[in-house]
Amino acid sequence: MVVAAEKAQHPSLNYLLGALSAADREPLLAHLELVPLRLGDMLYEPNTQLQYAYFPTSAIVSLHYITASGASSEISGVGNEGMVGITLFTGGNTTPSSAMVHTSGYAYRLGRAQLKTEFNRNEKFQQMLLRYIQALITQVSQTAVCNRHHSVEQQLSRWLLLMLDRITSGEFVLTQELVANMLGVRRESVTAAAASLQSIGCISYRRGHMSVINRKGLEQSSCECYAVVRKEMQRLLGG
Amino acid sequence: MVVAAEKAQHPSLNYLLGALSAADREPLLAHLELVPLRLGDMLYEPNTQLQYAYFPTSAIVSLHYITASGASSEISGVGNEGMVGITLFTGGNTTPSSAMVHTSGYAYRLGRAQLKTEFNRNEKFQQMLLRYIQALITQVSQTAVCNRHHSVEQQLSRWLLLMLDRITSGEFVLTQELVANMLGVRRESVTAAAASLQSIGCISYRRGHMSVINRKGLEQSSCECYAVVRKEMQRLLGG
DNA sequence: TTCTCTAGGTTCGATAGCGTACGGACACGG
DNA sequence: CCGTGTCCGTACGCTATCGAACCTAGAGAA
Repeated sequence: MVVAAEKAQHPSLNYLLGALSAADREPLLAHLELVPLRLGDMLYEPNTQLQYAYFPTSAIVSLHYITASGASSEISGVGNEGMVGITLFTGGNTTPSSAMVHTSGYAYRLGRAQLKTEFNRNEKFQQMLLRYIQALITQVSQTAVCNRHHSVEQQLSRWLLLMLDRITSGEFVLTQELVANMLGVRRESVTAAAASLQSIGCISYRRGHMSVINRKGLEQSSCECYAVVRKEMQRLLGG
Repeated sequence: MVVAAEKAQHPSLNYLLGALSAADREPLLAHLELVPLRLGDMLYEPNTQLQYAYFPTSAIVSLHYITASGASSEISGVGNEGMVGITLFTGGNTTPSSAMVHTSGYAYRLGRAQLKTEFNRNEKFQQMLLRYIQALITQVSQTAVCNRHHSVEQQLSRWLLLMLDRITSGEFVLTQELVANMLGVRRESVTAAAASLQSIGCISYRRGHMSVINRKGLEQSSCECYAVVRKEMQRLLGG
């Protein structure tokens, strides 16, 4: 896959950075570094010290946990609405989870020290990061609820909708196997759910690709979890 | 159930408050108010403005979400290791979840305005709250993972162990119905799991009560999730 | 063009947990 | 002491999802 052109990138494409006034953003700019993120890149691994915070513009990252028996499941996704590396300012520095890029694209990264300095110095920046944490907690909570109570088809719908809000194109480059790892279910269950969603005209897919055709329909196939997360993100981050 | 004697309470029984030096805790004391919390009390409801943060000493609170169809499941528990009401300093003020007391006891509460003021003014206090947020995220994440991959018996074990870390006695006053609501499963599933745990000598129970007999055994019956959460709590909060 | 690899389709039996229903027993109040 | 309500035990069929195995076809490389 071809990542979006570098010249088209700008920090303000990320919500958290974009929400800052020019004056508040100014001191950050010198420290922000544009980096390409590619499918499969690990931004951090369990219990290892992170050196940078990442603010995605077009890339999408999955925060997930891998169980002792090797099963995985996504805890939250992070796209241009958020950041990867909250442990840098909460003070824990590491987490039991990992962060993997599952949609190639760009992100701005900020060194540990700069992040901490700005968090303490820049009131508006701190406010955005704290609000993002709350949005993140909502996402993780809703993942927990969804895992407990909703069907694979509902979960797939929710997941696709959340993805859709983070990209511009409307087509995803991903395999069903990847989606299965994100949801923490078997690949066959994803095949079945995707086939069902395709049969009712919500999505269409081919080898390694999925596109949303009928967004409204997908919202109806989804459980309430999507709406809850979306509403909270808009409320908290002003999206 | 009789709650612990009021005179035996002290703010330092709560980890977050206890971790502060006397000097750092001093400015808070005048604003902390000891309140009894009773089974069933709602500390907040979905999308309503919270007026106080609660720092439990002996009470235990459940942060949970109730789905559109009426099913519920716990997102995280909060006992003397944490606080209820993080939205007061993250800035969102409300959440889609609710907080219900499921073990009677005491908590210290702190008004909205005082919390915010202290968060901004008291560096050590801010640090503790931020670390607690990270511990909370770990708990919620692990709930999500556990809901996806582990059996009811494993989840019950995990839940009992987390409870055990928050109380002094070793016996819980709760019904299987309550536990079922916490885990988001049927009451019958809890009956079966509890019977199984009792048959292998890990717990014993009678109408409205449960006690842990063999803690080691319970840890073996549990999934890794308990250990992950416990380890992170100790690391982050210095328990 | 052909080869090869990887993604996706299909099937089978097994099983954990659900929904519903009902019966029994403990505990507290009158 | 008895009655009543709450809590727990048990049972039955049902469904979603799992686990494993095997097949087909698209897409890129040689």
